[in-house]
Amino acid sequence: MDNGRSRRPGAAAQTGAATLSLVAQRAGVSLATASRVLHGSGGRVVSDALRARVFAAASELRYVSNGPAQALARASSPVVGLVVHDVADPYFSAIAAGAMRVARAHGLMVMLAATFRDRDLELEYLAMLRAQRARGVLLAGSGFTDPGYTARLAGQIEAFEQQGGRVALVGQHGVHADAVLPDHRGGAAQAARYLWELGHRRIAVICGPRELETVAHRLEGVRSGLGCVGARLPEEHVVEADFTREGGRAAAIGLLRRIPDVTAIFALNDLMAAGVLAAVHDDPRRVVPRDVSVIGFDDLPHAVDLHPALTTVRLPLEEIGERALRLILEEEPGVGVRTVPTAATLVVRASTGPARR
Amino acid sequence: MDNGRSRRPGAAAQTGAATLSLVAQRAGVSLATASRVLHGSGGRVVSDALRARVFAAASELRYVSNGPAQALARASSPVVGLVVHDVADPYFSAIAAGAMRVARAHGLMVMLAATFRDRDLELEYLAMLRAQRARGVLLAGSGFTDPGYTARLAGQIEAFEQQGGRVALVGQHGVHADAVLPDHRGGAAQAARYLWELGHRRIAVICGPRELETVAHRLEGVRSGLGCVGARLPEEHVVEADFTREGGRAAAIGLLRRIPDVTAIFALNDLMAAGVLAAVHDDPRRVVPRDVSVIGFDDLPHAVDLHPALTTVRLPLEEIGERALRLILEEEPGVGVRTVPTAATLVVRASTGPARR
DNA sequence: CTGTTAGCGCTTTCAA
DNA sequence: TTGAAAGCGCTAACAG
Repeated sequence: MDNGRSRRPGAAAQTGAATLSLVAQRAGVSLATASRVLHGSGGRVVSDALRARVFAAASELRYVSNGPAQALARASSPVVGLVVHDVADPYFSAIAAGAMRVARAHGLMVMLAATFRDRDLELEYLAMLRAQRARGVLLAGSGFTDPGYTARLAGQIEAFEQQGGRVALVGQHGVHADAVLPDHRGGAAQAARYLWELGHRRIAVICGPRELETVAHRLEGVRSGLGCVGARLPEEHVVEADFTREGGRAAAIGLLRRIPDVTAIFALNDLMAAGVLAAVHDDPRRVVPRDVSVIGFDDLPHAVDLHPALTTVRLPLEEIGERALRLILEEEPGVGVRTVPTAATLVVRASTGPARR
Repeated sequence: MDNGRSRRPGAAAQTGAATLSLVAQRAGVSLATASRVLHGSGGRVVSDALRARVFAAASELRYVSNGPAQALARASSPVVGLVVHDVADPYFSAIAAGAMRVARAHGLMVMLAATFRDRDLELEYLAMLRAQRARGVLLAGSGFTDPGYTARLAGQIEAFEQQGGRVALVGQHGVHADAVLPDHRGGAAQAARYLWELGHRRIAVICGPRELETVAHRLEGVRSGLGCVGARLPEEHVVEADFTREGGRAAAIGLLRRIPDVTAIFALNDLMAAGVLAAVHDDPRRVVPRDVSVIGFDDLPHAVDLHPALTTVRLPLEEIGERALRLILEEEPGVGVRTVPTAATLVVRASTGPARR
């Protein structure tokens, strides 16, 4: 039971962990044969007798291959990176769920990184993922609109691809790469027009940080939707806040105080919309949708449980995650940058109604 | 610009990716020196001149170290595994968020695995994580109560630890390992007693799969809480369903039809409670909490936005994730199995009220 | 079908 | 301080 290993250069402490050569030795075959049996790609080229002996030895020793060693030898590892802003945000966990399903189907592990909207951290994680030789990386967090960041991001992406890794984005990020593109503009435009058609003439928008691409696009959508009907969105009807429930709540309170006669509030995501709803609830003089209509964006799972049930713009988040990861895994030869436009659809529930005259 | 590499055995395709020796060469130093500069642990032992040259070369080449190679040489890799049932479930994404924060603080990457309550898949992921030489693994999903599974799990855990990895659990899982133990029993007992004190005498429980440890413990809690006041929970007042919103909704509809005079429903998680609330909403003859009180468990972020705001039992989920990961990373010498009991606290909101006579 | 062997890129001992 | 060199565990030519 002596594995006869002594401390030699480069040989770091290794308590347990059977190695392939141990398995081979135990099975009475060569290292190569053991490797072929255990990791051989498809076509069986080893006799059943040896094959069986190797399997037996491996399971006796509870052998699992050494991933890093394999990755080194094969110059490729079975992992993909997934970069989000925040896992606890249901928007991202839905995308993550979709991506993980696909990863699972391909036998890949997922390395998850949460950036909390910190650009430097995002770049740093990208480098770490590159170091780990991830096969690909999915940037699911919204991009930022500032050019400095965009340039640095493009650099990291280029480095990643140069190394043979693939990159897919959700959203444009201002860079040239495969991407799933949710139709933020179209969805927001549709919602804005819908409010207009309900008779709303004083519409306010509560948005997240404008430096986020998602926010910028949704805002543009509102403007263009309103533009279609000859209306416009006055700048003072736009309130910027944290892209969270609390952000939405605080912004709504301020807004309602500042412009008491708004008849509709468009929160640029459902989290904020939940906050808006809470704020209006706490306002004894207003009821949704009688006095003010509220509309959100994303259609998170719990939008339907808000009170009143939230009218919102639905994005097929899990599908977006799936599609994006597929962009990484299912390479199409010769095709340039691929793009998957994804529709956003208005879901009318109970938080919107005709404008009060 | 010729790196003079030819195709040799074991040398898989490697498009780009500068190597350390390239950096060393470019900086005019030895491989060892470059390694010391770039990855040297603390104490600077390289002259400033060389140091600077190495850094320059590395950044020109956009060098990042090869993680797998490093892991192989060091016999340790900077990753921890996180195993959950489902990332899209806010319960798990909250735990994940906490764990990831700690991982970040320690400079570690997180490999995320979602099992969807599939025991075999869980074991399989554990093996994959072992193969990846993860430094530790956090099993955040509830354990299962069946002995067969428990034995196999114990085997995997043992193998993992034998290899020098650390394992931490959320919940007991029937195995002997470091764990954060949320007080499911205590929380459920408290909630049950609270309902009793409100005058409820016909209390029903809608629970998830009983094979889940979490469910079993919460159910025991209800029983013991009721036991304290000399009452008991009739078996026909317990309905088992999917641990989801839809499960809760369907179960509530059936329950209300079968036992129309229940005055309180305890859903064993908030997801189910949301479903229960929806079911009661759709029932024209009942209003919460006037006719039936509803209580949940977990205190997910959106519990407060349900209608009426959900009374529930709060578990500090992010903290649980943090603590569990810390159990992995902050080894205490000589201590045996460590355990972090975590309190659950009742949060009274608007979905519960005095029982209707 | 099976075995031998030369690496994959990095760490670390040992000697200079 | 610095460098040379021996591995870490595995893959994949290549030769039998």
